[in-house]
Amino acid sequence: MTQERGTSATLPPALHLGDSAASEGKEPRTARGRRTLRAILDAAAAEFGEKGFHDGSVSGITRRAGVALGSFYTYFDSKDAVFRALVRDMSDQVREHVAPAIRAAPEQIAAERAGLETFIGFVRKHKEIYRIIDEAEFVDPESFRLHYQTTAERIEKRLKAAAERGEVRADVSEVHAWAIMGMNVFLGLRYGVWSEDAEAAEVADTVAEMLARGLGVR
Amino acid sequence: MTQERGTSATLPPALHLGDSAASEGKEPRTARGRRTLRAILDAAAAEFGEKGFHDGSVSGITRRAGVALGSFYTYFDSKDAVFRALVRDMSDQVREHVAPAIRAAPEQIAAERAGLETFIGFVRKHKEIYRIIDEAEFVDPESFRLHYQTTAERIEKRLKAAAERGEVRADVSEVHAWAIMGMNVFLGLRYGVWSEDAEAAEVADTVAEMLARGLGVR
DNA sequence: GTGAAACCTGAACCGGGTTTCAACTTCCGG
DNA sequence: CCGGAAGTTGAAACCCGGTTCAGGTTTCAC
Repeated sequence: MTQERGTSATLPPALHLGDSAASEGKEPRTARGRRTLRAILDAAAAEFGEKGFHDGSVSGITRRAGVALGSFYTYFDSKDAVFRALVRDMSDQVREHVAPAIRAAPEQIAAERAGLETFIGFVRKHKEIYRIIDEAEFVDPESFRLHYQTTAERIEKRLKAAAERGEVRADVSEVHAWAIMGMNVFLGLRYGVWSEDAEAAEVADTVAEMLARGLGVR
Repeated sequence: MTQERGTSATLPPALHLGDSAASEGKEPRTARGRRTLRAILDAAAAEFGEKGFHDGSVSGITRRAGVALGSFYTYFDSKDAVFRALVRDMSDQVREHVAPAIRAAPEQIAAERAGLETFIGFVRKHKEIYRIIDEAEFVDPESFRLHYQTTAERIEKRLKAAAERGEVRADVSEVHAWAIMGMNVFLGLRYGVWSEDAEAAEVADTVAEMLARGLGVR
């Protein structure tokens, strides 16, 4: 079963999805099944990342995966279902990839700086992430909302904890959290996806400098 | 020709599109034709704003507009074509609506503050703007890119002019421009579209306070 | 080994939406 | 008032891709 390649340049590294990514009651029960599911998921990320949800097709996915059309429905209830699985996974992956860098930072401004730098790096390796998460606004609004809602909540929570420790001004709020998230998303789009004409570190430095003054304890 | 109403609550105020919004060579030549084109455009904004590009249908548009299916093709070459016209128009409308508030401000931080407040207000009156511009990423990538590219350039330009005047730090850059744009877009989504549980003025104040320190001359 | 469960296959079915078109109506300048 | 241009109509042609399913193959526990 040779991996069909499509446009190999856009094939993302293997995803971290477990068997649970399949639709309920359709989890694979043998090694062979797990291999096929994995192939379908990777192919789906590539297909949707390249063409978007609507222009991407189930037959395109199975062609890339090198399996028959029907096999797709062995693991997923519908085209929507794979997409949902993909969105949730990408969302988790970003968090899991960025979290360690944030945790390792000595104080909060450094943490935000590290978060942004790591995020841009991640985006450069997974450019399909924007097409997939952004299109969730239309295909799977729940997941879309959940993704940004929880991301903002996490930011707010860590800002407030930092305020307790006196690392940032005491009045940090939800507005600051959404502002930071917005900056990061757009800087990721500009310097991660659209062009890599600036060092992620320099972009992060610039923002950190601004935040240090803007959020500092005065 | 009674205006069919669809879900009247979601009908946006009339757009500012001229005859040029029609596909090339299909501009209306009489008052009657201009009326029909206008009805189709308003209906399209409502249809796409409510259902998105793919779930929205040409027949849904003509039904809302109260005209026959075929009339649509008197003015547009395709479903894509109306959508493109709509994206460009929304993009222009935002700029035209926000620009005066920015120009009227006495100095740059106040200008950014006014821009955000006005933007949130605009979004609250045109919630369909996010669905339409965001979906352009997939339907009409050129326009999508152009919209954010030029918006960022405008911000950068006015920041640099302000730096000349000594109103903000001298080293303002493209990164700052994209950061501001990102904040604004996400704060618009959170406090304009998703919920109106905070005063636009207060959100703008919070951001302006942060920018005053973050971008101030020290 | 062996048999049942898991898995794979792809042609065909099917529904829905875009676009076309030929006949008809309205408008408007001269 | 007339004639031709502009505009309108909606049934139907056309296209496309999601989903199904009955029959064949592979796997694996015993």
